[in-house]
Amino acid sequence: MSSRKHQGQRPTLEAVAELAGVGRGTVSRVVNGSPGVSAKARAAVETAISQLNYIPNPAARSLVTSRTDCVALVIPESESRLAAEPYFSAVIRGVSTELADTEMQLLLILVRDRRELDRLTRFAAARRVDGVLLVSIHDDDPLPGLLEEMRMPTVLAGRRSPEESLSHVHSDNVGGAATAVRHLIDGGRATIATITGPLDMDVGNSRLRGWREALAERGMPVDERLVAVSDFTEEGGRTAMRDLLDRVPGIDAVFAASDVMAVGALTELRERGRRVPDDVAVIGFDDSVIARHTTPALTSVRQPIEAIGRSMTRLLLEEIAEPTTAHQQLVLPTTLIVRDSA
Amino acid sequence: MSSRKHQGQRPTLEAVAELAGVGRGTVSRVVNGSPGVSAKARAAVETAISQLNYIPNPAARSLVTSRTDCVALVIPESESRLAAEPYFSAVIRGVSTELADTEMQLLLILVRDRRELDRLTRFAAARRVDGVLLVSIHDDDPLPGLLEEMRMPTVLAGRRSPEESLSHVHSDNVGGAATAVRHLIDGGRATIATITGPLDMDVGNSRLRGWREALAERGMPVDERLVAVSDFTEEGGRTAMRDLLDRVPGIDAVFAASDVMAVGALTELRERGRRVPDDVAVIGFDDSVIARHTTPALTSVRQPIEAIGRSMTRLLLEEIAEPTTAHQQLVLPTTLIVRDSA
DNA sequence: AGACAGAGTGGGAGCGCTCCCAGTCGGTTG
DNA sequence: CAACCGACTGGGAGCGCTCCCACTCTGTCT
Repeated sequence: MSSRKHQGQRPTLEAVAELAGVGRGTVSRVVNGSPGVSAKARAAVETAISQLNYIPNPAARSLVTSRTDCVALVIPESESRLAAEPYFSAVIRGVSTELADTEMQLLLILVRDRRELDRLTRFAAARRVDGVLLVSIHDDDPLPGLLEEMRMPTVLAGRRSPEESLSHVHSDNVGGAATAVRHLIDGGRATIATITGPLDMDVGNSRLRGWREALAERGMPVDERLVAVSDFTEEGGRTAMRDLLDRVPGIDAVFAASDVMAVGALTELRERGRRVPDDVAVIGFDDSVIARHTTPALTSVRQPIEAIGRSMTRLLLEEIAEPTTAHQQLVLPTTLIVRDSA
Repeated sequence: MSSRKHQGQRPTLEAVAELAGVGRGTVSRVVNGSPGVSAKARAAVETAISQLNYIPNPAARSLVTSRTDCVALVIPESESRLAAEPYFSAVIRGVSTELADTEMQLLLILVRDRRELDRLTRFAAARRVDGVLLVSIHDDDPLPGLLEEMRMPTVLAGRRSPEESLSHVHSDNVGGAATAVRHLIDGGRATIATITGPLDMDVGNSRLRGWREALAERGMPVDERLVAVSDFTEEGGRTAMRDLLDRVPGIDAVFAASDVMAVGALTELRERGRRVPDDVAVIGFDDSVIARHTTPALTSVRQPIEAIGRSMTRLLLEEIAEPTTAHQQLVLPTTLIVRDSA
């Protein structure tokens, strides 16, 4: 009855049990920290484990528990935004930090086209992860609904609409935008334009709403010609600025819904010979690295992106552990970082 | 003998076999595209599969094949460089692109401290991935050796030393640096300093060597006081520039081994009232987004980072498929992008 | 003294797949 | 006409684990 294991192989539970002189069940209990193991048995098993350098086979475990100990972070990158935006890096850092205390691993999934979307769908249907984090949500995004249908624990950064049914985390976009606009008003600006993000995204809408609310609150007229809808890209920001200036030459301030777009606006203003902040004040959103390096340095609304990543992960882990918990929502505060552009 | 499967469950191979009226083996052969299945049987199986919406259970498959269909991208981020550097984003994009045609998934692992290193080691020992991509290699990094020992297919971005034994991909750091320095010489610069990366990294050394070689090649003296060793951070670049200027006030050009450090240098130069490029020319390395947004716009050596990610992945996939293949090495070309700073 | 908890334990069953080996069944061949 | 061959097929065995049930001990209570 002695062992005749292939020596090249990794040791199995069985091998540990044999060496420790106990049964498989006991080893399993020790490995998983289950109660009901005598101190003596536990010690014997632990010795055997470290002696054999035993590491459980995750596939075997996964087969029976149907857990994978993996979560996916899904980034739709159709607009090649991963290139320019430190946003995603920051989220990744946050997620990874929160996961570090766990045995969970992070799967990164970039979804750029239809094909990759299908791939992700199959992937989720195969239950290759225990949960999914979704960033950069568009209103008509099919993914959240799909995941909800297959009962996959999911947390969104942002939301499809103000009455989002899934758990989600986002920063106070309305408040942040309003603060920026108020700062412009307080600086004596009278004609404050805004360059928005895509309006099929809640963050685009909310930041626009912040602009509206701040103006209304101070009794300033809300002229729709001062709204240029854009797309979070530098080129888009520049084009928007151009349109704005053509439409209303007297503009003396712009609130852009992202730093990247603000940079585009800055370029256009320079080209037209408008001085910043003397002629036109500019405020961005995100407080990304780039904000410190523009000329003049960009005033911007900081949102705690890394914290968003951490919070999302925390919510997701809770939801995985306790799938019955009601969906939660978290709003994180923003801060206005004043530099030279406004 | 009819089926009495729990209806909430996902369908299994067995269920498909039953519905198609064939054996498990045949279904397995169809799913895996093995030859030796009659057209009739294949059709029946395919119908059954789409009817039941069957998706193979990866854990079960993994248990018997001991493949995981996952590769890990490991990023040591001790210096919090992920924050500032689009480098990592670009690598991720490249890797992801190359993986898109495969059924392989990407696991992202940030290693920031000792604890996370241990976690990664356990992870690799548990064979939770089929292969590993490693970026930002330091000479004394224990990880490559560890992975080599456990026979884990591995590809490095960069190398531990010029006689690296593992497969690796890197750009022509020596050549790129030399080109930059030659450009400075051609521009009439006489006292050309350099701000290096960490010298325990091959990329740091190689770029420094490029500086040396270009000077030597043009018969210019190589003054060691013109070398400031730094660390790829903005603050480090600034400090290095300060030291350089204190040591040799007559400097009229600097080659920085990364854009981020070049930005730091630019800041210091501005502070000291040295005009760029009039008094001092500056060239960076990487051609990252930031280079276009500094004032003046930064001349920089572009390296094809996304292509590096793609190449690494290609090599890794080959090595996974054919573990016996000799380790390969790939060097990718660089290009000097001339802007306003030199 | 006998009955009975309760703690601790061993090991069977089974997760869903792949691998492989014996078949089966037509169609050739000598 | 028998022997044989190749193409195709079914299903047993087994991957390494967890789950759970039955069992063995102690010690305790009546």
